[in-house]
Amino acid sequence: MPRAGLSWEKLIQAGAALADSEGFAALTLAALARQFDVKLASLYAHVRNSDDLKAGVALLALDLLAKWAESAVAGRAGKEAVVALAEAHRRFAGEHPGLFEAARFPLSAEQAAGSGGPRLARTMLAALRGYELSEADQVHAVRLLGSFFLGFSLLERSGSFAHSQPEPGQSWRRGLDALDVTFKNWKTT
Amino acid sequence: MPRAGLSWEKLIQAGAALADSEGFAALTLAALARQFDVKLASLYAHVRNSDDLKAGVALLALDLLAKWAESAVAGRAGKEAVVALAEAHRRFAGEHPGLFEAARFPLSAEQAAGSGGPRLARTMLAALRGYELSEADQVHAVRLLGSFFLGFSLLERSGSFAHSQPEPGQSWRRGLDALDVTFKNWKTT
DNA sequence: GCAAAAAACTAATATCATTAGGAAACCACT
DNA sequence: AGTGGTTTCCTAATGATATTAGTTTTTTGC
Repeated sequence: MPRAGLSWEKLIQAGAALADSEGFAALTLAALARQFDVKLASLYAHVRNSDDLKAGVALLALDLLAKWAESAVAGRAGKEAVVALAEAHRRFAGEHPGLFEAARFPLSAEQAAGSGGPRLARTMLAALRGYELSEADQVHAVRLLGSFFLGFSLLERSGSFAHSQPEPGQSWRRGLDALDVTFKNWKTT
Repeated sequence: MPRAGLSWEKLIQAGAALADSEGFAALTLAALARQFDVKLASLYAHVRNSDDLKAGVALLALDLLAKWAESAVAGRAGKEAVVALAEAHRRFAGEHPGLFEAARFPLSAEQAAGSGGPRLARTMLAALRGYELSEADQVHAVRLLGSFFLGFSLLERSGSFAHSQPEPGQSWRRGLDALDVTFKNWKTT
């Protein structure tokens, strides 16, 4: 019988798709083995263990998110850049729920350093260039922005906003307006 | 031989402690059975299944967080209330990492409705009473605040802030200052 | 075409979760 | 105190996932 032709990349790709369709919790070696019609143990030729697979998907998720962020910010500045960045985050959470969850899988220091995380941080810094903030304030602003993006997307997806009016999208835009004003008046506050 | 004297409450309590000390992922029926020196199957007299245990711990976590929030807000108003609420969240994440994670375990609609979640939301609304916001703006503000608390605590705990200066605590305070100003000037922005 | 490397397999072990059914402890009530 | 019923806990069996060791088979490079 011919080989299945697996590889690290194929497994991670399939794992990402599986996470998005079935949830990150459903991302198991056994499920992938079934999908490729291969015995479970065979996967160990390509992946160290289950956590290695999850870390791989996490790295892919961070890379993709960083990519989305980069193309959102490209060619924009000020509020326009911030809003585009925000939409990239929120759309990512909505269209790739599994990857969005995967992106919070704990990584080793080396893995994290080489991940899309730092790239994402740099992109967020770039988006804030139009606001004329000090070095330290830029970091504060990126953290504030990142916290809002992540927290809002999580709460929205978990249904925490589902039982109060008005619709979450309004709060989202209102929050972005507020952050824009905050960045514009940063020194004075 | 005498009985172990288990109960739903004891299991949930022990589960909460276990989650905090070993991580939410380590919260398993098998681990609790070992801890109480009881056979794994015996736990099914008190808990429907593994998810039931996790949901129970999640409910305890939300209750405790709501309690912390309530006592933080009690007797305070305006920025003082917001800051106290914020510190409650951040301390909770730091002192109860397992419960903080458990609080994001997906609950059924009925479970969520009876959880500390709605109480927490009401408490946050109360904390904003001093700012004179319209009904809808209060909701927007609560969502903005909640997103910041959750997102910041997550990113801080995950180490996302560890590789940039200044220290996260500064960004935290700076973010709260900014939110306070935002709420004060809400109508004008 | 052959030897080495890589990929896949079988087999064994461990942990966790779950259900079914039986035994023993506990409680309420006489 | 004894007895009946309820509840707790147990044993036993099954199935899913993960992991390692050792073996076979395919592929590939010379």
